Parts: sequence; C-alpha cells; structure tokens
Amino acid sequence: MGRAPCCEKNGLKKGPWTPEEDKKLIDYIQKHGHGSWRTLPKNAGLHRCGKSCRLRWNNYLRPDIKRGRFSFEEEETIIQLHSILGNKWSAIAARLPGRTDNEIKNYWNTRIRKRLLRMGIDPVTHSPRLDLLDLSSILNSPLYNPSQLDLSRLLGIQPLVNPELLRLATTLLSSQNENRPEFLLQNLHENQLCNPQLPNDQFASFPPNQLPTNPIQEIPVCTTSTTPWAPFLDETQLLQTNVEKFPSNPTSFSCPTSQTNLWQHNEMPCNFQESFVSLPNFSYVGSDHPTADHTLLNNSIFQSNNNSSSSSSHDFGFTSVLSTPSSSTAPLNSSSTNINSSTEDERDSYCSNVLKFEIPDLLDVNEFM
DNA sequence: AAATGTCACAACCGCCGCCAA
DNA sequence: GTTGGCGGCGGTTGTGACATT
Repeated sequence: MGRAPCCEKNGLKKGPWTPEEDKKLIDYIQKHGHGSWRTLPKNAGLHRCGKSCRLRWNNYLRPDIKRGRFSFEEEETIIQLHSILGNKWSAIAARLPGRTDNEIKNYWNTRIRKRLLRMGIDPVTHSPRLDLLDLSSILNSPLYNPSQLDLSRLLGIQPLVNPELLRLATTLLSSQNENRPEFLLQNLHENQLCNPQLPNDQFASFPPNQLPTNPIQEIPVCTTSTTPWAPFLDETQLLQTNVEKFPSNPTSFSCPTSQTNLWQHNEMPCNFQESFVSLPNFSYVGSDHPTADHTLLNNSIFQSNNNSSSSSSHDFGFTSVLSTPSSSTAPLNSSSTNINSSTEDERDSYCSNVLKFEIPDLLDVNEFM
C-alpha cells in the first residue's frame, strides 16, 4: 500500500519545459534511446522526473508527431472510435498516426465534446438527448417565421429524438405558435425529394423567392436511412412511418431491428455491439453540409445507411477502422489540405445546425404515438 | 484601451496493470 | 502469494492566447 512516488519531489523542476531542457532530452534520446525513464533524467542532466520526461517526449518532442489542426477525417475517426472504445485515448491515438493520446483527449474535451453537446448528443453514450440540446436554438427557431417551416427537416431528424422528449418540447412550444398547415403541406411537397447524393442541389426545390434566409435553415436534414422518406403519399403516412421507426423506449436505442445501421452494414452481429461500452447505432448526421466537402458528407459517421455512396473511398466502418495498422505510415489526413481549409466556424455550423429544427405545434406527436 | 470571459493546450497527478524479486 | 518498481493511461488543472464587451 502507499506506493512511493515515482520520483523524488524535492529539487525536481515542474511546469513548462524550456528549449534547453528540450534539447537535452532530444539529444540524449537520439544518442541512447530513452531506456529507463526513471534513470533518464539523471543521465541526461535534467532536473525532471522520469514521468515528466516521458510525457514531454511522447506528447511533444517525438519526431513523428503531427502538429496542427485535425482534419475532418481525423475528427470523424476520433468520434467513431470513441463511440466504440470510449475514453481509450491511447487506443484511439494508435489509429491516428502522428497524433498523441493527449492531443486527442484535449481535442475531444475542448471541441468535439462541446459540439456533440450542442447537437443534443451525449458525448459519453453517443445517444441523442433532447435535454442536452440548446433549447434556446429551438425557441429562437423560425417558428415565428412560418415561411421557413420545413417538415421534411423535422421528420428527417426525428429518429434522433426521443418521442417523449419531443412531446415535451412540443408542449413547451405549442403555446407560442400558430398553426400554419398550409406552409407545412407546401414545404412537404417542396422538400420531400431530399436527395443526399446531391447536396448542392438541396435548394432546388425552393422557388427563388423562398430560399431560406436564416443560415440555420440552410442545412437540410436528409435522412440517409435505408427507407427513403420520399415520396410519401401524405403527411400522416410520413409521420406514421417515422414514428414506427423510432423506439418508444428511450433507452432502447441499441440494435433496433427496423433500422439498418453502420454495424449491420458491415455485417457485424448485433450482439457484438454489446461488447463495447457505447455504440452508435443510430443516425448521428442525417444532413449534408452545404459548404463542406462532399466527400466528408457522404462519409459522415453514424450515418444510418447502406447506400452505395457511403461505401466508397472512406469506409469508416468498424472493420475498416480496426483493421488500420497502428504502425501505418500513411496519415489519415495526408490529403486533407483542402478539407482543413474549412474554417472552424464551418465545422461548428455543420454540427450545431444538424439538430436545429422546428416543432410546429400542429404536429401533435401524441397523435402518432 | 482595459477588463473580463472563453478557449486551447501543455503538463501534472493519481491510479492501474504488468512483471520481477 | 506478496510486494514494490516501472511504464502507461485517463482525468484534471494551470496558464497563455485570443475574443468579446
């Protein structure tokens, strides 16, 4: 019990490393290798503990470390691996050549995690949670501007939302809105042909005078599930189909039989998912980004689809990810220059808008449950 | 221009598993 | 079987940079 500290505390420097210390460490390891971390500092003439040296080397000084922004591909890989592995940062880092566990951990905690929270997705379980949504974005949504109602967007996102919570949100909102069935039906007809293959044509169905003006509205949520949403005969049928696809039990997201998911697409046995802490088996991203690279969008992870476009050059399925050799010398973002040119705002916009939707109160969810 | 808030990142801390004595 | 050394991992913190008011 009570293990002794890994190093003497007295006389050992802490805090940021100086260039001189870095040089000593680099020179020593280049000449002798790191060997025993415990004895390294003494041999290298450093007044640091071995742990500190190892951390500095592994996280910063190692020559194969890739600095700079994470590419979209890297980000996608991180999210997907996290959904499989949880906070196993070292395991995730092993799949991202040049990235350290510390860097990935920081990136997750400072960016991805917050982004998922804004999307209403629990970053721990990767499950959608309406209570994590920024409700202000809903309350401030264009419900007050009925010309921007977009039923298909609402319906496309519905599989992400627990109907019980959706009902709550509907209740909250119902007292503040007027019924505008004419707009609903109009938009239903205008938007029912939401083709994920043609993100740049997403506004084709809008008459020129009805192009969305709110940036939030510029991102249609087009589900890519195996059951195409359109064309539907009528609104009721559309809603009914959607509700039937949604598990009534908020905790029953795992392995829905009615939904072909990424895992099934990769022929993973259903019970295989239970071997992991948390697993994605629903559609995270059902939309295409109007400004982002199409390749990214077609390969957005957690797409609950099995369409041909998702199995192209970037198959981030479970098997493909895990089969990536950890010693691979080909960085995942080796061709990501253009992708990296997208701004952080665009990434934020892309993610934060995914779950921004409107809930018109005439859509009484109770009727369909 | 200054104050305040937020973000990103490097580094530390403590725990855990492995292994040898 | 027990103990202690060691490396590794994940959570957390401190701080400088940047943004906003």
